[in-house]
Order: sequence, then C-alpha cells, then structure tokens
Amino acid sequence: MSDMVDRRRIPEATVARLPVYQRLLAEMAAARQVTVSSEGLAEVAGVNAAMVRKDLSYLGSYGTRGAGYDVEFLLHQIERELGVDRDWPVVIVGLGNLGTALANSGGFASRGFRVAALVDNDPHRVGQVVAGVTVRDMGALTELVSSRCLAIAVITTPAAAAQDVADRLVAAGIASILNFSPAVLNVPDGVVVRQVDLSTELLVLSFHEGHRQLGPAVAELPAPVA
Amino acid sequence: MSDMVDRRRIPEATVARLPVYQRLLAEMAAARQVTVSSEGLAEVAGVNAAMVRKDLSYLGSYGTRGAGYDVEFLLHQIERELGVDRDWPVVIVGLGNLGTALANSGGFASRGFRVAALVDNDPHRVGQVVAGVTVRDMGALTELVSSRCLAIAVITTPAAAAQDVADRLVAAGIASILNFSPAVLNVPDGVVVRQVDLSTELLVLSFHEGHRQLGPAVAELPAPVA
DNA sequence: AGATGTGAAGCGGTTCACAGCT
DNA sequence: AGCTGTGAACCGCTTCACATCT
Repeated sequence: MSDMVDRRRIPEATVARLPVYQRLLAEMAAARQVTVSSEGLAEVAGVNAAMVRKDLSYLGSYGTRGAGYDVEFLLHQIERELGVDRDWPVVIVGLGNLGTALANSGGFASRGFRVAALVDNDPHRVGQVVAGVTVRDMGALTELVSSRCLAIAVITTPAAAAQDVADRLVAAGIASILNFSPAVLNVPDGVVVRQVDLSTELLVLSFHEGHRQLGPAVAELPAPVA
Repeated sequence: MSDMVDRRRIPEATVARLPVYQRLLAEMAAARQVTVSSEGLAEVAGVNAAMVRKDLSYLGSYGTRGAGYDVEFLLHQIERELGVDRDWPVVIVGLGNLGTALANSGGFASRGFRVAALVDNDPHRVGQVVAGVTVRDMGALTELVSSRCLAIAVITTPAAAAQDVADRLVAAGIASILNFSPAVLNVPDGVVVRQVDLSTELLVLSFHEGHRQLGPAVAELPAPVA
C-alpha cells in the first residue's frame, strides 16, 4: 500500500563501486549485451555476487528474478545516481607536470566532466593555453568559481601549497575537492575531499614487497577512499 | 621470560596510514621537533588519537608513557616497516600524458623510489628519453624485470591495454602493480594491485554533489583504499 | 529451475574507557 | 598528573543462506 519514497542511504563503500559497475555496464552495452546476472557482473568487477546484488538493491529493485538485470536500464539508473547526466565543470589548480597531463588526458571528458578553468600561481604559466583553456592567476579563483558555477576542484600543486589552495577553494564556495598532493587537507564539515597520492600508494606496495615471504599472500585491494 | 618475536600482523587500514604518519613525522623532524603525542600526531593527520596509538602499537611499543613518542625514532621505525631503507626500482608502462608526467615528477625520488625503466608499445615513443631513461619496447619487459630486479610496476596505459600489460608483468615476475587505468585487473593470488583512478574519484565527488541537499553533510573520507 | 533481494551472521576497523607505566 | 597501550564495545561492510518471485 505504502507508496512512500523510501530513500535509502547509500553506503560509502557502495558509492565507490558504482563507477566500476558503470564502466563495465557501458562496455557490455557497447557490445550489445542485453542482460547480465549479478554473478556475471561480479566476475568482471572482481567482487562477490552477493555484494553486487546488495549494492544494486540500494538503488532500487531493478533486477528481474530468474533473469538478471537489463544492461541498458541498469546503466541508466547508475548514471543518474552518479549524476553523470549533469554537466560538471571542473577547475584544476596547479599546472605542473601532473596538472597539465590531467588537463590534456581524456580522463575528464570521457566521463562527462569538463575542464572549465585552470589556475596557477606561477606568472610564467599564467596566460598559457592548456587543453584549450587559458591559465589564470590564483587571484581569479573566486570570480571563476561563481561565474563558471564550478562545483569540483582538482588540486595538483606541491604539498606545501595544497592547504592554502584548499582554503581559497572553500572560501570561494567549492565543496568537492580531489587532492593529488600528499598533504592532509583540513576543511570544514560538508566539504568532501578525496585523496589520490602516488607516493602513498607506492609506499603501501613497498610495505607488501618487504613483507612478502611472511604469510601466504596478500590479495587485491580496492582503492583508497580519501 | 618469553623473548619470542611476536610478529603481529598489521591491518591493511593501518598500512595505508603509515605513509601519512611518515610524511608528518619527517616534517616535524625537519622542524627540530623532538617528541610528539598521539594527540598531536592525530591532529595533523586528521584522525582519532586512539587510532594513532593503536596503529603505532602494531609496530611495537615505541612510545613513552607520560611523554609521547620520539619523533626521529618513530620515523625511523615506520620507514623501516615501509621498506623505505631499501632501493625500489620501478618500471612505468605507458608513456602518454600521465606516464610521462609521473616519470618527470618528483613523486618517485622524493620517497626513495627510482624510475628504472620505461616501456611503451608505440614505436614513436620507443627510443625517446624521458626523465633520463630511454623508453623501451614492450618486448623488452621480461628482460628488464630480471636484469634490473624490478619489483614494482606502474601502469599508465589506456584501459583497453591494461589487462594485457598486467599479464605480461605477472609473467615477467612482478608482484606489485599500481594501476592508474580504470580497468579492473585480473591477477593471480599473491600479486598486489592498487588502483588509482581519476575518473572514478570524480564520479564519487559527482555523486556527493548531487546528493548534497539531502542529509546534513558528508565528512572527509580516507583514501580508498584499494 | 534460475536469479534477485535481504535478514542474519561474520569480520575488520574505529572508538571508548581505563589500566599501567613514567 | 600525563600519556601510552589495549581489552571491549561499537559500527559498517561483506558474506552467507534462503525466502521470494519469474
């Protein structure tokens, strides 16, 4: 009877897997695969089938018992949940090797993100055009965030500058930050930060290499949740 | 009485935080700070003080009750645990924007890693010198791994090539892989894979942006842990 | 029969609270 | 008194097992 919109809260661990499912389902759709079972999706995603079912159940009852999930339909639901249907303009702060590479890589456009602004504090880099966008000075940040409706920022500065950049971004009104620097960012509640750091990951691998002989084996681990 | 070497198993979540402690302690040491309390370290690491104590207790009882931890000594113990004292030669496979940027960035050398080999399957890139290292063809991989004693590989190829590269790396004897492509890698037991993916992280941020109005706030999350 | 959706058990990690050392 | 080290409670996520539906 009750037709209440029973909005379930989606666990963070599930959110982190949705992008994986999205990619795999997109591949299946491109290959004209019509349906997929939790077992089939779990296989390629490298997880347990029960976990796939539980993850998908948070989005709704989109499967058909005895048959599986409709690939196109499920893909659409996941993309809606992830907000892929909207346009997400992104600002990259710090155009050294990494920032420049990310701006030029297809990583943003391929998933519906758009490099809308580039910012650096080095006068030599300001004015240069990277990936079709002119690099602006740090002072232009606040104005850029409001005029371009920027929601997401990527920090690719050295660690020493990261906290200052984060403070400016927060002051400018940005509430989602992807931090490629190894610095731990101190931000107010409500601001979402995800950390991606090369050297941290290398050190974790180094740890496992060093402890290899002891214990039987270390299995594959999911990515860091910043 | 018992002087048994009671080798504790260190939880994966703890391992993922050790690099953070290492960096912060190194900063403190550079600033001539002699001791630090769990509370002090927790503050800058953005975690709970009890967690710091529990993490460090897995390494041994290196603190002094009533006083705290000796910065230099604790740093040394963590670095030994992480294997920073050893030399870790790394091979980067895929020298597009990202691979080239990583090779040139200080991210490796700053933490004791060394870019020992570069591999790409594009004939145009083979022979080029990046970061002082000559790019070799994919076919040279097996020989490079053994002759250079490579232990850790970084995959920065497009997603479509990543599984094939991983298979070659595993066949060549590499057992630690840092995967920057969004592909889910299928590897045998004993091979450690960590995933770092720009687009996945952006999608997680996109999810949170889209669900911002509902619920009070989403706090800062640890890295994914892969 | 076949596959989903889900309560319940299991597990790992975090936090609490305090005993124990300096 | 101060701060570490740690058992115990707590919490969230994963896995199991099976009721439920096609």
